[in-house]
Amino acid sequence: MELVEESPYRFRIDQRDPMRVPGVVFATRSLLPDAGADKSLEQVANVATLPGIVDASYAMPDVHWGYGFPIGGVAATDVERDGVVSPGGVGFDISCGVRLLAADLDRAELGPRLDALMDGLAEATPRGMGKGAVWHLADRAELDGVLRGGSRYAVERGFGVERDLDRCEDYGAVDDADPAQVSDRAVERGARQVGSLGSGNHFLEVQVVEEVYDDRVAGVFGLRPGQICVMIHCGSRGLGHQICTDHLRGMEKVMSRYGIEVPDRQLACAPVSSDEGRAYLGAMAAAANYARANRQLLTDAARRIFNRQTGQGLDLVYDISHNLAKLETHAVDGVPRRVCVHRKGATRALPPGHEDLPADLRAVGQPVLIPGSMGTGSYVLTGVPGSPAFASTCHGAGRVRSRKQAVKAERGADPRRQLEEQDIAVRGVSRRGLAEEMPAAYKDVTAVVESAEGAGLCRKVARLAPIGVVKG
DNA sequence: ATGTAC
Repeated sequence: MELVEESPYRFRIDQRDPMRVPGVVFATRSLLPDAGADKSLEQVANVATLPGIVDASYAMPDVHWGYGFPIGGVAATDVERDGVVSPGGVGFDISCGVRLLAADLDRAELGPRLDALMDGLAEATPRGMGKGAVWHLADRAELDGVLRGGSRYAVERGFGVERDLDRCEDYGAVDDADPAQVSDRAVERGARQVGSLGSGNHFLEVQVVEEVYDDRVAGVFGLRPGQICVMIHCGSRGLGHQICTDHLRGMEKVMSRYGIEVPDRQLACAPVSSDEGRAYLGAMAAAANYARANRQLLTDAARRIFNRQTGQGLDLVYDISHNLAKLETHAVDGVPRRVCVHRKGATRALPPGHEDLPADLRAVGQPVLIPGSMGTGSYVLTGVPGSPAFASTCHGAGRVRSRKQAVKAERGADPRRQLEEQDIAVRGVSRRGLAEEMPAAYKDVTAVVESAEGAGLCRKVARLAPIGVVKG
């Protein structure tokens, strides 16, 4: 794959048949994926062939190989010009995302209570493959409430406070969820998992604000140096996975009817305005709401434990997804267009002044939450004016080793002990789960974030260091 | 990511 270095932190893949637009990769040379083991740059070029794509097929500095689209990919299609929506551009874990909670408590004040706090959080956080959930739904009507209402429904049912919703993307729910497009099988899988972490790179961490880069913005976000926070990273579990599977299959069947050809079968798609496109977007929105309710329920559980152990509450800083497609208005060649922005392993980063931000955040921009790899620290960023890539930035460290390779690399090592030696309390489920997520399997999140900042996609606000990790 | 395979 031929890359042209356009400027620091920005490479271009020139447009050539059948690409409709160029590819753009925001990264340093050392962050670029290894072409031998990772086909993500070919995927960037493949995405550039999608009908209706505008501007460019973008990759964030944490780009790596995914299903159809790369993880770390951003692409927008023009809705009124036969633009398509592609489930592979969102990913299997629909609306996987991050929520950050801040306590009015410093590390020193928490003191030796950390261990008891971790025990409580571990006990209160259902996690691991398919196991348990905070909420046992009474019937399909309750699940429909989750699918339509997201965090709003969870708060209505007593799992949170009104203020939480001001600090959620879309105020806790997207409006266009269509539960009728969610299969019985997806419902069956989802009904037992509302309020559960899952496994893989999902986690709940107790963190400390280690460094603040912008006092004013951090202050508006409710963050200060030394402060204790809780970060929750999880998604839509089996429900989102099943929805992605169902709708990929449905689109594969009808693509030829719309005259769509793609260079990779995994890029199955349909026009946004087609029956299949609308059906997927309705189901995807339902999964998006499910993931938000999921994080709201885990928040409620964490708050109860936190209050019991410390007497303190946890204020929501923000909740943001990094696997989602959204209909948004962006300037394309200087003209406002309605586009379907796919962000897969990429985070929306609204600039200061954006009308979709709540009044108290509008002056500083949207909080962007970047979970690091296990044990290495996470970042809080904010959007910047005039950024490229449809107001998007990176989403995390980005894998460089497959899960299998990661386990192999940890052969003979004790992942849990390695974390404890860094003074990080660990509450895991399996050794394998920890081994798969060791930092050696990931890019350096600091290098990723600095590249994203260097490329003009966002600005650093604070860095958080983990002191305790609960994992599936 | 995921009842780690329909």
